[in-house]
Amino acid sequence: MAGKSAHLITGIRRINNRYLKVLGYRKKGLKRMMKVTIKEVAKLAGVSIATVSHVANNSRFVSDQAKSAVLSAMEQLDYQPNAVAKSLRQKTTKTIGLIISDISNPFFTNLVRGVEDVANKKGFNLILCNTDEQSQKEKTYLDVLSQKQVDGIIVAPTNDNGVLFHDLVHKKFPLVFVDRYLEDMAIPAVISDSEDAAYLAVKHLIQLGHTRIGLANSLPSIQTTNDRIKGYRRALTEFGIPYDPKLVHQGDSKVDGGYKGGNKLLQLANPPTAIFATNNLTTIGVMKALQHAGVQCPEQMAVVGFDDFEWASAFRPNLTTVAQPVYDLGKIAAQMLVNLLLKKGKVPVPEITKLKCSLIVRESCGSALPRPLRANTNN
Amino acid sequence: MAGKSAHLITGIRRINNRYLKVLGYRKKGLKRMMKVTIKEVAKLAGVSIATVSHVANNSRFVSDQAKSAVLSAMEQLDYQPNAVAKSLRQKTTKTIGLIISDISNPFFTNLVRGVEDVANKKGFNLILCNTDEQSQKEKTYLDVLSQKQVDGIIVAPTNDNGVLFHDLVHKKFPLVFVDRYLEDMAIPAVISDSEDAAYLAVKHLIQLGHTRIGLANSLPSIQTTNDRIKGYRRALTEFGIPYDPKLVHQGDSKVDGGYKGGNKLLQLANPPTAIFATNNLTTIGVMKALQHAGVQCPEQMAVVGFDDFEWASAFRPNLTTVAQPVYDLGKIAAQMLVNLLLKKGKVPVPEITKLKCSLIVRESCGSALPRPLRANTNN
DNA sequence: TTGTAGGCGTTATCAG
DNA sequence: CTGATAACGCCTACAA
Repeated sequence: MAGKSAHLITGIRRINNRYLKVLGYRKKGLKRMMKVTIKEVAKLAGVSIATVSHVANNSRFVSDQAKSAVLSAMEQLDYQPNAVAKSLRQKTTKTIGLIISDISNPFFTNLVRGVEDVANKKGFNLILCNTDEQSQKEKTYLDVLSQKQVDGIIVAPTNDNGVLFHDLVHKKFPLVFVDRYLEDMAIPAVISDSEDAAYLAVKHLIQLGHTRIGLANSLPSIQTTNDRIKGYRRALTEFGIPYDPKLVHQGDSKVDGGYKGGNKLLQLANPPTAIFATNNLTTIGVMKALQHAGVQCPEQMAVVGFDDFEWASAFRPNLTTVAQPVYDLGKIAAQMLVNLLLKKGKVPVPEITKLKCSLIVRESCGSALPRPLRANTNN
Repeated sequence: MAGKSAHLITGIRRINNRYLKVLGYRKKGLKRMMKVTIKEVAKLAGVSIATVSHVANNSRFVSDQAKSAVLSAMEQLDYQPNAVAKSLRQKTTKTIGLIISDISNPFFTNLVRGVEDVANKKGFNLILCNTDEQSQKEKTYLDVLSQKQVDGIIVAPTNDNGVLFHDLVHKKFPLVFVDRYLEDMAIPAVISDSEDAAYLAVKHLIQLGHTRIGLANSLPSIQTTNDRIKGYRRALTEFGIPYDPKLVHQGDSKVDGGYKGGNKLLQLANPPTAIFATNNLTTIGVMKALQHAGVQCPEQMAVVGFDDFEWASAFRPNLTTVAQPVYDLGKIAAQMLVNLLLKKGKVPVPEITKLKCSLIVRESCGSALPRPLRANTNN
C-alpha cells in the first residue's frame, strides 16, 4: 500500500511536471514569474488551504495562532488571490461592462466618470467598449462581455439590437440603459429629459423676442432627437408661433452635421434670428458655420448650445447652453445596476428615470433681439 | 461491481444536487438562467466534450459529421463559452488594464480611444481605471488588476509608486508607461516630446517679436513639466533673451491653476506680452483670467495653448496650440503592449519613445506684437 | 478520427 | 476550531 501510494504520488508529480512545462511559461526569454497560490501559503503556514481561504476572506473563525501564521506566510510569499479562479467558483466577476458610442465625445466622457466612480466605490471594475453607433460592434461587445461573465452591463443602445437585448432580459441578465433606451423593453433606463431641455432653450429664446428659431438637430430616428423636436414644438405652440419645417435640420450628432445645419439655416430666404443646437458637437459645427459666414454671435444670430463645456465661459461668445446632468446620468445608472447586483435596496422597477437639464444663460443669446439677417449675409 | 458503480453515480448526483441548490442561484425572485456548458453541448451532439472544445476553437481536425452535429447543438442551446474558465485554464484573460488620472480630462479621452481601438482590433478588452493622481488609488488598482490576471497594463504613472512598478517588472509583468514615465525603470514608455513642444511654441512667439513670454506651467515635479521649462529656456537662450523666473508660474494642471497663473502674470509690474500655457486645462484657466481682467487676446496678449481642441477654431479667439498626438500616444502604447503579449515582432526594448508635437497657428497670437500692458490693465 | 481525465486556483460542504 | 475534497467550465496530453 505504501508502494502504491508512492507510485501515485510520483505519478501525480510526473503529470504536474508535464503541465508545468507546458503551461508554466514556455519560451525561455519571457518566462513570467510563477504566481503563488493558496496551496503554497497553506504549506508554508502549516495549515490547510481551507484555513488560508477563510482568513483571506474572513469567512469563518480561525484561531489567532493559525491566523497569524497564515498572514505572515502570505506576506512572505507576496500572495495575491487569483480573482479568475474565484470568479469561476463564485460565478461573479465584480466587473461590469459599459458600452457607449464613443469615449472621445465629451458627453460620454463625463458619463463614464460617473459610472466609474460608483463602480469603483462598490468594488466593481469597468470594461469600456466603444460602438461608434455601429450595431454590429455593439452585438460583438455584448457577446464578449457575456462570455467574460461580467455581472451586468450599462449601455447606451444603438437602434438595431432589440432582439438581442430582449434575449438578455429574458435570461435575467442585469442590464441598464443610459442616455437612450429602446421602447417596450423591461430594462431600466436613465436618461435626461430631452423634451424639457429643448423646451427650456426655445422658450428662453422666445422670451428674448425671437420668433424664427432654427433647430440644428442630431441623428434622426434616435429617441432623444424626436424628444427634442417635441420640446421645440411645444414651446412654439405655447407662445402661438407657427412651426416652420424649413427651420429644422436633421444632422448626425457630429461637428459636420452641425456645420451643414448652420449653413443651411443661414442660406434660407428668410433665415432664423436664433439657432438651438441639440448636441455638443452639433453646437460646435454651428459655431463654425457662423464664423465662416462671418455672422456675429450674438449680434446677428443668437445661439443656444447643448451640454455644458468646461471652456464655455473662457472663449467668445460665452455660450448659453442647456446642460445635461451628464455625470449624474452615469452615476445613477451605475447605482441602479450595482444595487441590483448587490440586491441591496429594492430592485429597481424597469422604468425610465428622467433627469432634468438646466439652462445656463451666458452671452451667446445677447439681451436684445438681433437685427434680422438677409439671405446674402454670407459675405 | 455494478452495484458499486450505481452507488457512486447516485452519490455524485446527490452531491451535484446539493451544489446546484447552493450555487445555482439562490433567491427565488432573481434566479438567473443557468448558462449552458460545453458538457451539455457534447451530450446533445452525441460527442465528447473534447470534440466540442476542438470545434469551438478549431484546434484539431474534426470530421464533418461530428462538426456539424456540434455546431447545431451549439446553435440550439445558444452556447457561449465561459471565458473565465478558459482564462483559468490558459492563464490569459485577453484583457488589459488602463490606468490614467482622469477620463474626464479631454487629453486622456483621446488617448483612451487610441488604446481601445487597437486593443479591440487585437481581441483584447480594456479595464479602465481613474487615479485622480492619487498614488494610493493607483496602488489599489494595480493590485486589483493583477489579481484579475489582466495580461498587461498601460499606465500614466503617478510619482510615488516606484517600488511597486519595480516589483512588477521584476515579476516580468507586461507594463507600458504612457504620457509620463518613471526614471530608471526597465519599462517602455510612449510620451510626447514636451521639451520640443515648448520650444516650438516659444520660438513661434519670439519670432513674432515677443521678448517677455509668460509660462503658465503644470504640476511641478512631474516629468513633463520640467521638460517644458527646458524647452522654454532653450528657445529663449537660442535667441539671446534673458530668463526671468518671475514669468514662470507653476500650476496644477487644472483650470484653477491656469487662472491663478494668468492673474499672477497680468499683475506683474512688467507683464508679459504673450503667455504659453502648457496644459489643456491650464490654457482654459489662462483664457478665463484674461477675460475677467478685460484683456483682449490677441490684441493685448498673445496666447499659445496646449493640446488641440475640437472647438479651438469655433470660438474667439481661435486658439493657437501645440497639439500632442494624443490618439497616437494611446495607439502606439497599446501596440507595444499587444505585440509584447502576442510575442509578435520584436519585443520592444524598454526605452522611451517620444512623439513630436505640432504647432497649429491660429489667430490667438495675432500677427503683430501687442502693445505692452501696464500693470493697471485689470480694469 | 475521437474520448478520457487531470488540473488551472478557488470556495464551501461535510465530517471530524 | 480545522481539514479533506468536490466542483466551477474549460483545454489538452495521452491513449485508443
